[in-house]
Amino acid sequence: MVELKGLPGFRDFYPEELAARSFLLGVWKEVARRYGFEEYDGPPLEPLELYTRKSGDEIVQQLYEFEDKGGRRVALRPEMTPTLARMVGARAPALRKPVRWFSTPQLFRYERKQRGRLREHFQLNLDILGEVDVLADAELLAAALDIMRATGLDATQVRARVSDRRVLAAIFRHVGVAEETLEPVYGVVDKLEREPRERLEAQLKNLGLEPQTIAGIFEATQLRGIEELEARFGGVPSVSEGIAELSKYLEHLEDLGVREFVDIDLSVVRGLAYYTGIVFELWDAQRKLRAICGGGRYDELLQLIAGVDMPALGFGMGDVVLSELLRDHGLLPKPGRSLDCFVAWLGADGQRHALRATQALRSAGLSVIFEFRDRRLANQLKSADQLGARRAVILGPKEVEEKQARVRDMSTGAERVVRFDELAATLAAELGDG
RNA sequence: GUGGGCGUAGCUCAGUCGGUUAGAGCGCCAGGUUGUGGCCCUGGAGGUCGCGGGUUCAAGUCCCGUCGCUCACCCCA
Repeated sequence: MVELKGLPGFRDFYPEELAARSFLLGVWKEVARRYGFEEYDGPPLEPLELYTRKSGDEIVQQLYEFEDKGGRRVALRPEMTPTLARMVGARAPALRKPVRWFSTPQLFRYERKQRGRLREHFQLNLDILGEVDVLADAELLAAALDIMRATGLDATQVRARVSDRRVLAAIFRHVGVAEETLEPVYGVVDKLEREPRERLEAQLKNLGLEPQTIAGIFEATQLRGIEELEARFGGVPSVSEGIAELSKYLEHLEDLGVREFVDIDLSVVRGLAYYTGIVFELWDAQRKLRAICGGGRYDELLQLIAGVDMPALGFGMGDVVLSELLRDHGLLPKPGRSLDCFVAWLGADGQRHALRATQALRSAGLSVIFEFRDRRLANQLKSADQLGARRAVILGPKEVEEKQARVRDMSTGAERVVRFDELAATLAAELGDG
């Protein structure tokens, strides 16, 4: 018989792994709540066109895409933003602006799996729609960084790299890049860290750029911090405008208490074509992993998807890379289960009393497991220990005779007896949440 | 799609020059005298050595093929 495995790039979540995932999704939802975002969701399966319209047909090879029984071309969602754009677009006039929504969809992509990149993942999407002020950009990044903090990561472990497509565009135009060449240049800049400079220079040359233009591009992308940017390009009017906004942005981040995480880094452009303004990525400080999170402003996407003119910005944060980083830093919750009571029993009458005690304790809201088999008390207590029980309730011939249960505190070993008719109320008061 | 690495117990792995009944640790189950967990000791269950073929008196070990996993590239949430 052939062993039946799961599909490549799809995960089985054993309890310990699901605990880590739940922890992470819990942090996401908690911080989103603190920032006043509302949760929404959409269908996991969408018309293929929702994705091809924005990105062109070549994206199809990266999609889980097929024809359904009704002959429709459909795809498992690879990202949430188009669905969000459609949903918001459809009710745009009625929604109070700015819209602050978040979702934690499971997303799918058809591509070979590798470290930090599977065919399926969960991703927090947090978006603000209907606000042009750079305050919204700062609010968005602050939320992403507060999530880092809430998981226990600090500014020595995670960095936010911030760039601005308008500033980059202004600089690139200034050094001689033609309007229609901007996108391909972004594509080259995006590879800055992954490929040798000579290869990138060759690629830029192939785009028909002059040597001094190429030099200018490299110079710009090596700038770090607002001061360097100001010193080098502050004199260019179209650039200084963007610098002023970036300065405001950083000031807001200072006031929102997350400035220590943030670096200006013009080599960040983001892969997706729809970004229009400030963009950012979150990275582990050592840059050993992939980006933890990426996002920015996409003011024209709603026009494209929904025919609605509405500025927007948002980010996506996946569970895979972030989980790896948290594991590296020992920040995932410790494995192990917890249980309020384990009911142990001995003797012929013990079993029925154990069931009755269990039922009473469960009715009182406690989590309870009782022993299935008639076996030595030592092994029953060992089970209680393994199950993380806070109390063991022991029902043997003596206890049954006296109508009193023996209650053992599993952390201290202290024992006492409690009358059967008071057992549930007593333990519920002791162990219940409250 | 391209290239590298790796396939031995549930997990992490050892296995010498090819040699007889394939091992360890962890985990699991049980025992260590009558009803008391964590530590310790002992025992047990659990393996088609990924699969197929070849060489050989003899293959986990060498050769060929194949499948799978993995990392990287491409691309990118």
